[in-house]
Amino acid sequence: MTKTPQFEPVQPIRAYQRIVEQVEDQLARGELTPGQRLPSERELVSQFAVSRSTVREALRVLESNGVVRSRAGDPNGPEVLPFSQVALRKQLVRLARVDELTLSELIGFRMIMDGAAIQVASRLRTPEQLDELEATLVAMRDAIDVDFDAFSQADLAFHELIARISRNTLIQTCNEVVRGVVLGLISDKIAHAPNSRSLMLESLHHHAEVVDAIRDGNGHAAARIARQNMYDYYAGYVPESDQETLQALIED
Amino acid sequence: MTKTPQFEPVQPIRAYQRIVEQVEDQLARGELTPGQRLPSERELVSQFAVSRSTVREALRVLESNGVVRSRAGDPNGPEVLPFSQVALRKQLVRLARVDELTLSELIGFRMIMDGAAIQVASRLRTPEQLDELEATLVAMRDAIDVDFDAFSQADLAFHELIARISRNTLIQTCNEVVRGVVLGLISDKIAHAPNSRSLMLESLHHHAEVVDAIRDGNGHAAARIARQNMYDYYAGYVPESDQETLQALIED
DNA sequence: AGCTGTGACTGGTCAGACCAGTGGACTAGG
DNA sequence: CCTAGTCCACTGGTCTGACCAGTCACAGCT
Repeated sequence: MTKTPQFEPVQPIRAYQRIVEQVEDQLARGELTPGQRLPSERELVSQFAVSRSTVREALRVLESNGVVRSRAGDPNGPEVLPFSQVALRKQLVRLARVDELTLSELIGFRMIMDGAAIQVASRLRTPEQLDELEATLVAMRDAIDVDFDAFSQADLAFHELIARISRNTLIQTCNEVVRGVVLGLISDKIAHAPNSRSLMLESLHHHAEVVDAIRDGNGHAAARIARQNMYDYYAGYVPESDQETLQALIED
Repeated sequence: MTKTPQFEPVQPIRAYQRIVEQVEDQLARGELTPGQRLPSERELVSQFAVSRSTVREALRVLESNGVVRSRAGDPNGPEVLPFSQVALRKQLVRLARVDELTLSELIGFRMIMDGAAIQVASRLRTPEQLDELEATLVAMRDAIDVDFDAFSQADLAFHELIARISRNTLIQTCNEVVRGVVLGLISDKIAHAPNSRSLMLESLHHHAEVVDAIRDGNGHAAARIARQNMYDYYAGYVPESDQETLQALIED
């Protein structure tokens, strides 16, 4: 079976795209690191041998991707930014808004990631980290008396700590991003729920159970409790048809 | 406790940003749907009452976010694209490249996601989908005789099917992206490994075991085998110090 | 009817201009 | 000598107007 010669449709590469590529490549190779500055637009014009509008279009793309930031008048030129989750979150929010991504998918994702992180953390945690975990519990209890925002913040601290202990920043990042998206979708409903306080108390209780299981080194149980907790916390906001799918995630 | 008045730093909103917002808002409200066309750049110039360069910068941002696509000469104007995850994937790839994720983090992530997807899939799969899974196994076996690329492709098909059965496109997307990054990092080493063929055979064997467990509805076992498989497959490429962390992921 | 050539549009790029903002250098005051 | 204030060169943001190459719809030919 001989292959007939195959040609792919040739598509024009725009000048500004090649500029974007060059910058991103330098960034990937480490020749460009966060904090560094790009030459000024006019300087780039001569370096790339294109017009200023082309340079600017490239910069706009890079900027919208969170790679650089331009500030009017800054004599040092555009700044190369450290990676941030905002661009990632932006894309997730976009998908979620158009129902390409359902709330239950997001929550399911979190149940998995958070559970796994807790499971690993329970195996790798040091005694000091266990103390830290218990400190976050205290912070959560205190935050209940303030407002939902404060509680949410304390909850975030807890999960950040878990992720750090589990030594996997990818899990941590994904968790935070998805968490932000979920909260953005339903935080108003939660905050205005009549039983907001009891929900927070229950959540705190579950977190304490998780920490207990971690202390015992029972990662299996800790993860299960965490998933159950998250399910209880959010299940009311997802359609019934999806609840079954999420329940399948709880069990081990 | 009264709150002192808090002010946030005011940052200039660029003209092109407001254009982007307007377009995205119309899209979120459904007044603009995929397949529709935007007015031509010159028409947008008069509608937004800005210069063409400003309109173009806005279009470049929208284009890099996967919202629209401009084609030179198209009299119908820029096309509004259907929502896709390519932009999300782009950000994830960037995260993986920039954030200096270690290979073990990536693999750990995949062990978790793939295991979870398999677990859910074993609960939700229909008999027809089970047949499909077994078909992918046959395809994998056939691919072994071709080359590593073909096998890799068949493996991808397997995991894609799993993700579809588990009804969570977010898991699927993350899985694919991370898989791509991992393969990009070490595919050459695998392909040139002296025992490449035996590795593929072993991988196939493990996949078959997974399908067996799924058939029995034993999601727990299926997930464990999957994680074990992935660990065996990749463990040789991660530093010994990280292997322990990954091993912690295998157990339940 | 089917094909073809044409032309009025499109987007891609360029050149040059103006303005408001920034920050470092310079200067006046301690 | 050090600090506080001024200033200006340069920045990015935006505008105008121009040219080219690509695309598509349509008129006119076969």
